[in-house]
Amino acid sequence: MVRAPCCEKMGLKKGPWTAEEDQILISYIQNHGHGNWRALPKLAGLLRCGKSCRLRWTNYLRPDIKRGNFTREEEDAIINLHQMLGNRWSAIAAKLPGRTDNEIKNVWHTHLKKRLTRTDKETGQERIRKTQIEPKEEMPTQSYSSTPEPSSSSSTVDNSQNSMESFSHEAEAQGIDESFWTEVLKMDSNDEYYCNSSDSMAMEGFNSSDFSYDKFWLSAGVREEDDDLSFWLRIFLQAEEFPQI
DNA sequence: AACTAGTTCAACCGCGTAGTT
DNA sequence: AAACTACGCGGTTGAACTAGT
Repeated sequence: MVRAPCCEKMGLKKGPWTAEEDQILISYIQNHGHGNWRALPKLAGLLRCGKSCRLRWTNYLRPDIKRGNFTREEEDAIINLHQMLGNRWSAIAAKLPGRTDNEIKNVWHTHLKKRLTRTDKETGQERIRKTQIEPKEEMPTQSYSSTPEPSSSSSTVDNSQNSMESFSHEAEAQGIDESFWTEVLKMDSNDEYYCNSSDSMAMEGFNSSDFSYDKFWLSAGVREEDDDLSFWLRIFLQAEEFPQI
């Protein structure tokens, strides 16, 4: 398949965006929307390629982006989601309103991976000590991670990992196997449908103007009092009931 | 104060894929 | 069915910043 060159090179600017460029992009999208990213820079009068505009908008300028440090809850959520979904940053971002895939990817590589490695070392020692004291047969843990990073996904033993381990057993007990993931991943690819389509919002009793993630989660049966474990289990169970589109 | 090493994060690149002609 | 276009995603890069010596 022949691929169109991304930036038509000649005359197109690269590198950091200036405040003026940001302003042009924002006001253009506010007035006209972004129907066609490729045509947008020309129409808006920007010397950038469409890809660059889209990236700038989705990662930085979008009004619904939450700036600032990640909370501990967000970080834990990322860790849990990463264990379930691997490096599918956009899928992870879809579960964290206001955060972009790029941002999450950066946080993962700069903070969370290190944090996991640290706790891994600590708890690894702990585990060795434990098995020496009580050499009982260990329950085999079923790994659902699709991540190609065995170091972070297979050996982490912090709290979230413990949650995930027991969660795996519960999931197993519920009769959830690999085929479940096929469904979850299918669902993920429909995230846009759930989150962006005004038609579907209307169908579900939402309209896009008053859409909120709280309502969305609520409609999915997620409760505020859920702890990590029951939260994910609920998501699992609800996923099976989601309509296939 | 000057230099170096390490860290962070915005932006780029290339690929896969869905949609269109 | 094949060719093409456009978009979105994940991996990577490099400039800016910070901390340590």
